[in-house]
Order: sequence, then C-alpha cells, then structure tokens
Amino acid sequence: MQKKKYNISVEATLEVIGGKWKCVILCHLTHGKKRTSELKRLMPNITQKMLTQQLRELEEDGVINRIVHNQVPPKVEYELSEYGRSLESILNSLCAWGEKHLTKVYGDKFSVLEDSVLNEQLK
Amino acid sequence: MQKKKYNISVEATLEVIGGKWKCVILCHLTHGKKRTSELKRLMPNITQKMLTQQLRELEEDGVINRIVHNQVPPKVEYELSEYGRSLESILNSLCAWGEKHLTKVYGDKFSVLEDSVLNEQLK
DNA sequence: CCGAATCCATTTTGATACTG
DNA sequence: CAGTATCAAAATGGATTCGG
Repeated sequence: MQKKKYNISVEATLEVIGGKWKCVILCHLTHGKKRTSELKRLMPNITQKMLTQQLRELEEDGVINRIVHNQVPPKVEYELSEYGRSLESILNSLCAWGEKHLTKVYGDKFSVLEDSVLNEQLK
Repeated sequence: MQKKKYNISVEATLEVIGGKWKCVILCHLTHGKKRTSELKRLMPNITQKMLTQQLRELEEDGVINRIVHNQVPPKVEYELSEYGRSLESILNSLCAWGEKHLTKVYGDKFSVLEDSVLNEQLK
C-alpha cells in the first residue's frame, strides 16, 4: 500500500468525505438504508454518473455498504457501514451548521426541504 | 438577495467550507492568525492562485477576517472571524477523524506532520 | 521580496443517450 | 432500475508577470 503524505490530518478526512456530493449522500444515509433511486430523488441535482461514482468510492473507503438484491428489476441499497457511523456526529453537526447559516443569511424562512419530509413524500 | 434552493441543509455548509482547500485553510486558522506566506508553507500543494481565491471566498462568507498591514513588503494576515469560530468544533472533529482514519488505514505510524510542529518550524 | 493577477493545461463534474 | 459511455462545462493546477 502506497503511503500518501498529508500535511494536516483533515486532508485524510477530505479524501474520504470530500468533493461535492459525498457528505450529502452520507447525510441522507444517516437516516437509514436507501436504494439508488431514493438517493437520486433526494438529490435532484446529482447525475446518475456522479451518484454511482461517489457511492463506489464511499464503498471502497469502507464508510458505506452496498446491498445487492438479486431480482428483476434490480434493487440495490446503500447504508452507512459500522465504520461510516463514526462519521455520524460530524455529519449531524454539518447539517446543523448549515441550518443556522441559512437562517443567518436569509432570515428565519429558508428553502430547505428537510429530508425527513422528503422521506415521507417518498413513501 | 437571490434565494438559493437546497435539498438538505448540509449543502449550505458545503457552499461555505466545501471544495478542496477551504477546510484545510480553516483548520490551520483554528491555531491562530496566519499570514499568506505562512498558509502557503503549511499547504505546500496549494497554488498561490487557489489560496488567494479561497481566502477571498471565505472572507465573503464571513468566516475569516483579512487584516492588511500597510507596509512594504506587504503583510496580510487572516484569522477566523467570530462567525468562523462557530465552525471550530466541526473542524477539530474533522481533523480528529482523519487521524483515526490514517491509523486504521496505515497503522500507527503515518505521515502527518502536525501543524503544531510546523508552526514551531515557522518561527 | 510579498501578495495577487493573467493565461492556458489538466482534472473534476455535468448533460445526455444508451444497455442489461 | 441501476449502471455505463461520450462529450461538454466548470473547478483546479502550473507558470509567468505585475505593482508596490
């Protein structure tokens, strides 16, 4: 295994959860197992390509599990792995900070459709 | 002010601290005020251009202060703003997770030159 | 010399069409 | 439904230049 040099440990974290989508995916998975199409609906602006790609990388880094059900049409689910759950408090803090930030920037009424609500809609 | 739509609040957080460098910059600033050249030395792989650009954006979002000393040669310092300090616990958690992750991946001995050490070297 | 700006190459991400 | 392929756009990187 090639040992990569980091100048500060947060760079190692960013290698796992950095980029435009990984934190968003992981945040959604903190609310439970989700299949690919659910994630796609929760993230209307991600492309299929990026979703697949980011999920693969998260799986490679061991923070999510990929569960394939052998059936037609295909059904694939993703969930936080045990290791991934060590990120949960960080993910929750990131979400919480974003909410406060939006309140600060836009005032009390801002446009986040909470995923708890979205999850309801998906049922 | 244009109201942007987010599908989950973490997206608002990522708009402020996302991208390849912002978390790294902010982590360094949690250890105190730094001038541009110090940050550059703490981040050997960032280009001057990106450093300047990211610092401008962090300043625009109100998480850092830019302090210009009118002297020759020029001296510019950056520090976490009061608002930026609301990110400190998140930044510390991100660093801590990275350390644990490196230990898990590479074993007990890994190649992060702690910035406390680097800060000493810079004196 | 320091901090920043400009120009162009490379990498990452996006849009669309397509496959089993 | 889940994933792939191709091409286009955006973000990031490298080298150089500039003002003070």
